[in-house]
Amino acid sequence: MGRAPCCDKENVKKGPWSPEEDAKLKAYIEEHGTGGNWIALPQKIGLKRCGKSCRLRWLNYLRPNIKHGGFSEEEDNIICSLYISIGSRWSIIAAQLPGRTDNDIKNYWNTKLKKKLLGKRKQSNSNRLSSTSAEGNEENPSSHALSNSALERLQLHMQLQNLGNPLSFYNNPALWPKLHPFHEKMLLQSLSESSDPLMQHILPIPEEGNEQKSETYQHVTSSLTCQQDFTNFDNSKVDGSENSLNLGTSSDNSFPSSNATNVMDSTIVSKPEAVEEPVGPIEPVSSFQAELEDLLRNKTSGFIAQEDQISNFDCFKEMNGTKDNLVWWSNEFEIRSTSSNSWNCNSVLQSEGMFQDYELGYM
DNA sequence: AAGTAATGCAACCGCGCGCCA
DNA sequence: ATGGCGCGCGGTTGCATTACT
Repeated sequence: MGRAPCCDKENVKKGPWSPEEDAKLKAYIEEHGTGGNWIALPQKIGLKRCGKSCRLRWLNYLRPNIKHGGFSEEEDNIICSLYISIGSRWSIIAAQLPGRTDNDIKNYWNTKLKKKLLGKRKQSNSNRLSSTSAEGNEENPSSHALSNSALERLQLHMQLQNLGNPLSFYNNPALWPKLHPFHEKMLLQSLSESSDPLMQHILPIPEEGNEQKSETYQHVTSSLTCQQDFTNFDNSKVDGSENSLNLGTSSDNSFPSSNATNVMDSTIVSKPEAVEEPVGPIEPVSSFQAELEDLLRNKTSGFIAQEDQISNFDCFKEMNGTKDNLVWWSNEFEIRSTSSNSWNCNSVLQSEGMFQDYELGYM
């Protein structure tokens, strides 16, 4: 049984593309588009390639305005921040870096950026981390549930914080990387979807009716509720289908496909419709989580942003960045508001409310 | 100069999702 | 409601290049 192959593997060429093949594919797509069918496309052109291979070649190499290599510090910062917040969702990250492909970013992260950030940590924190992780693996079965990506992000947090206690990062919103409201929504989405207990309870969830909600909680939730009631948007969504949140792809930037996914539309409009009953705050499912929640609530009430701590965010230090980088999100967002390059007009319009909340909360 | 290891990158693979008949 | 199909994604592989011994 099993899935039928997408093409005739026997009669399909593999490996590097020749200039002739590139020229054929590029010329055809530029003139006719894909016709909405990658599988049929190679036959039309007379290429002995799999449709998926054609698609990949076009998206990652042939389409206009592709940039290769030479990642700037600003791009490093974006990749770093987004990876921390949403993990290895390269297409989403790529969507925020015009001209970059998910594949390119993925390679860049795996080969350079990760080593750049984590390598240093391994030197300075190896003792602490190895001891804690080793203990965790042996004594705490739940630690096995932490994906490599989650662990990596956790390590990154610690590296960026230069702190031994990973929870301390989450305790202090001042230390959190500044995120575009959309990315924060993604973060919340990730947390609610994640099976990792730690990830599910990173955000401080205030008690019902408690006016002293943490700034971060207010900030994030206000972003979520400004368009739709996102309190509808959690447990019933946690169905293991991580990709059900279709946020568009790197190909949306310039690809002339008619069915390019609208980044915000699919998030805000389509998904909540599937949920009918409002669902309350996530309940703590373990003493650890309750303890963490309590800790977060206490520590974050009366919280005052501390610029010094922000400036100590080693992610930006290490990249020779400045606090100016932290403002990037807002600036970039405004820039994007004037172009539909990777955020289409509808997305921007729908996001404006969130951005206002973002500014009120953080700027 | 030759052999080997490390690195970078393009391409492939398999899976999940959404669309549509 | 359901099954087939194509698309898009993230992970992995393989090869070429570079660095090192």
